[in-house]
Amino acid sequence: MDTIARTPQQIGAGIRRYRRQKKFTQAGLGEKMHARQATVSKLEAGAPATQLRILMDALAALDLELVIRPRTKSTAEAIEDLF
Amino acid sequence: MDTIARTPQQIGAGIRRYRRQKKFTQAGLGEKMHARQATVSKLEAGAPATQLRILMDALAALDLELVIRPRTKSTAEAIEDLF
DNA sequence: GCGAGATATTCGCGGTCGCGTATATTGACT
DNA sequence: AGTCAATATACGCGACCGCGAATATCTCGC
Repeated sequence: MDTIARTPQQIGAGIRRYRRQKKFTQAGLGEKMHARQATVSKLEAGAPATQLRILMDALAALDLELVIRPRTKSTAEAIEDLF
Repeated sequence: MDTIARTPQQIGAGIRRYRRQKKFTQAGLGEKMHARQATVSKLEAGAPATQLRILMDALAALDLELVIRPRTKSTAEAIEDLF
């Protein structure tokens, strides 16, 4: 299932979901992407000042990619994504 | 056309494309997202230490959204993206 | 309810962000 | 060529990154 993200929190949640799917631990993912477990934790928590490099490294380590596209759903529907 | 991004540079290029499509200037976009023109410039250039907040603000200002999904193409093909 | 693994959080450090402000440099158009 | 808008780059500043290393807290299965 693809993940739509409009906030850093949603990005973090998506990363976490895919990581667990692949049965990785934060420490394990951290090793793959040359970052610390603490850094992965902050990324998944949606820290808004996380650096782009960290995100892209995580995506690469999980074999994911990003798609940028015009917003599809209404603002109302987007609220559901929070749950 | 949706934009696939695996590097900060590709993200920046995507942002730039959508910004121009909407006939925005860097300064104009900056005002919408409460950032300076110089910051938008660095984002579009693909500075890897750009903060996630900046990216999401830009996407929101351009009415775009992010999708996280498994990589579609082969790893071999991904190498070409570097050039 | 224990214990072990996973995750969250802290300290000091060097680095770089984005900010305000200001100035190059580039690009498009006449 | 000349002009002006658009973009790129620079300086000092305060803030916060990710780092190493370590610790605290949470979450399971048993």
